[in-house]
Order: sequence, then C-alpha cells, then structure tokens
Amino acid sequence: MRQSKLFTRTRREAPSDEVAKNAQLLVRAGYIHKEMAGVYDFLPLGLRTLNKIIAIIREEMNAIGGEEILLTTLQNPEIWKKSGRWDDAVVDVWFKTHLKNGSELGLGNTHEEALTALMTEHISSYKDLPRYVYQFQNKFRNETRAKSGIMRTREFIMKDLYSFSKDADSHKEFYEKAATAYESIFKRVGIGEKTYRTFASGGSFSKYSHEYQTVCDAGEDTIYIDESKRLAVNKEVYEDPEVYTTSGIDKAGLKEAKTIEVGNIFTLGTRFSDALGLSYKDAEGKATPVFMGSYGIGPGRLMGTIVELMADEKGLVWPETVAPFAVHLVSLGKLGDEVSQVADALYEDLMKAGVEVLYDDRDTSAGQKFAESDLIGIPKRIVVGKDAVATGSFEVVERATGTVVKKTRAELLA
RNA sequence: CGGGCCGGAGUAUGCCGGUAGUACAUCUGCUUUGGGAGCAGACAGACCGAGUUCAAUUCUCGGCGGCCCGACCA
Repeated sequence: MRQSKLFTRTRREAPSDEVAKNAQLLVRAGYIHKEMAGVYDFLPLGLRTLNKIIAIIREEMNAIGGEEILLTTLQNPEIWKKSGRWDDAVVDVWFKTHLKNGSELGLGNTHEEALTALMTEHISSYKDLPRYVYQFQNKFRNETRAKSGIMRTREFIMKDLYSFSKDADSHKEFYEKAATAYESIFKRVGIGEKTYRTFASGGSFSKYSHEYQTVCDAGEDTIYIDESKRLAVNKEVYEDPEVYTTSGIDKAGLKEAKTIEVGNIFTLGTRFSDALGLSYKDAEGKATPVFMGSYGIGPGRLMGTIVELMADEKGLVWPETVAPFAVHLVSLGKLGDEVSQVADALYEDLMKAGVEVLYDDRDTSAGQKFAESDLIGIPKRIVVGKDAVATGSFEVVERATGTVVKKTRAELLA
C-alpha cells in the first residue's frame, strides 16, 4: 500500500488523556482512535494487525476441530433468566436496553446461554458429540472502570469457543488440546516465553480454571510462577492448599510477577446444559446433560500486550507474524526523480512477489519518514536513497534490533 | 462504586480576575531532502449551567467528560 493513500496521520506527541503505553503508541502511530473511555476504533494499520492476530487464533481453533459461527450481540433475556444470569446483582457488567415496544434486551457480555440454547436444536444423540463451536464477536461489558488503553475496554472483540462433550473425561481430553492450541497461539504472536498457564479460581462454574498470564509490569494481575514446570498460581487462589495438591506445584520457591491475563479456559460442566435443557441420549437411550467448557481470548488485549512487551522509546515493534505489513519501503526521492523511479519499480516487484509492503512514497523529509517508520514498527525497512541508485544495493534495517544490511534487488525478491 | 487530579485552536502546552501566548499540524510562497527542515505570511481555541464580581477562560458550586489509585472483573 502506498503511504500517500493512507488516511491516518502520525502524531509527534502522546495524547494527554492516555497514560498507558499501548494506547499512547497506538494512537500516535494511527492504529486506533478513542471514541470514549474504554471504547476504541481500529484504523487501517490497527485493523491489519488485529486481523493477523485473529487469523492465527482461527487457524489454531480450526486445527483442534473448531467450527466458526457468529452469534448476535442482542441477547434475549428469557434464556439468561433460565441460567440465573440476567439479574444485575449476579452479572454486574450488563448493558441493557429496550425495544420500542418496551421489552427488555441485553448486549451480550459472553455467549454461553445463547449458544447452549441454540445447540439444543442440533445435539440430541451421543452421535452428535463432541462439538466445538467458536466465534470472533463483539462483547459489551459495563466495566466500572475502563483502563490501561485497549487492555480493559467496554466493547471488544473476543474469540470465544465452547465445547460440548459427552462426559467429564472426554471434556478433559479436549480441554488439554485447547490448552495446547492456546500455547501455540501465544508462541506464534511472540509472547510465548513470557506466558504461563496459571491456576485460577473457577468462579461459579468449577473449583479451578486456567488462565494464560503474560509477565508484564503493565498488568493488573499477580501470579506466582514455578519456572521449571512453566506453571503459575494466581494470587486469588495462592493461599488455597488444594491448588498445590491438585497441580503438583511446590508453593515454596514460587516467583511473584505482575501479569496480563491474555486468555482463559473454563470447565463449565453441566451448569448451562442443565439450565437450558441441552441433553443427549446415550447408547442406552438415557437422557444425559452435555458437559461443557469455554475458552476465551481477546485479540485486542493480545495486541496491547504485544505493544507493552515489545515497543521501545522510538515506537511500536511488531513481530513478523502480526505486523500490519512485512516491509516498510521508504523512498528518499523527490516525486518523479530517479530515486523514486527506482523505489516505484521495487514496490511493484515486491507486490508481484506477494510481499505485504507499505510504501512511503510521500514527498516529505527523510528524517520525518524514518521517525514515522520507527513509530509504526514494521519489522523490516528498505531504504531507497541516492546510493541505492548508484550501487544497486538497498539498505535493509531490522526494526527490533536496528541491524542494517545491504541487499541487492534480486536478494530482496528472493 | 469510594478517593485524587484534570477540561483552552486539529494535537500538545505557558501565563493570567481585564487584549487568550507558543510549538507542531494545516494552507500560500521561496529555500530545503539520510533522522520528525528553515524563513515569511495565513487559518484556527476557553465543555455546559448557575453563582461571586464593574468584569470570569481564570474564583465557588453543580452537571458532563477524561485520567490515575483503590474496590470489582461474573
């Protein structure tokens, strides 16, 4: 894409209403725009990165047998009343509204109820199980305090997968597969090293759940890490002796860390299938409730976490897997001169070779282009200057390390 | 939800009970082009309401909005 066609502008200064590093940099670089507290728009560059993250998650969900759907945001109170979660005293993050005729609606904050009710029409026999269904969908949560930029927002896209299994054993088997898929996702987006499977409270669903917690000072959780096992314990269950008998973790020697919760996996059991009548006939013809689990990741929060972890004083730094473009081609030529003709030709060649390239073809100063390129954080920068015309070799700069190498056109296209 | 701080050109800020200043951005012209260029000119601003006062952007109160700390995060 030609940068002259990109409608977003970068900013030299951070907005005064953001303190979080992720929001400051993403706003400065033109990735996001704040509508209100806890409500952000994704602009062209931001959407590209968000979609890269989503694509990785989708691949991993498909690999473990997930079937993708899209449920509605508008929620029918009837099914939520059946599960007992319509009351604001039970779920305090509800956004609720009314139809013109006065009847009440909710904006979905999660989708156990809707999907479970839906699946009653599609699951009736043990032959219909297991099923794994997921979506990327906007969730609405009326957080009492939105904070930390895009890390804790009131409207956000969430990948939520729900598993429907015959019994606890087959559920457990899938649960571990999902855990492995999650680990693969975090590794692929570049935060695997710092992310720990963490024992946490299961809330009202089960004794424990697992969270994926990424070590980062900007986080709002506290965990205790067993480095040798690559496991951790959330502070909320740290004092519970049962955690240690269940997990085999030795409480002595755990290392405390501030973390960001980047994902969670829950065993739901039959809580929702009981409430909403989702059962199947087993081989003997006996009606049995379906055993469920739920598995969430917020792609936006993941994006914010990557920023918090990798950005430097010059701006964003993206891993190749989630960068909005693979290459930032920076021309130092004036419109129409020899340098920009060489840059134009290289741009066309890179496009033909299938490389995702952002081409800075604008008629602005070199300093500005470099500074903005650093801010935007594309992993590789190819600079086309006078020397490129003279020698035929292009300067390639690695954003993360600042390493510079010279490459010929043939090498760049290889 | 409790507490604190804040609200001014598109963005970021200085000063101030009496004429709203600066930088960047934008527009025009000329000069520039390997690290957010220079000069000259132009456009552009006080969240809302009430009170105090001769006079309020400035002080007081309320509302709305924003950030931070804490609680909460099913």
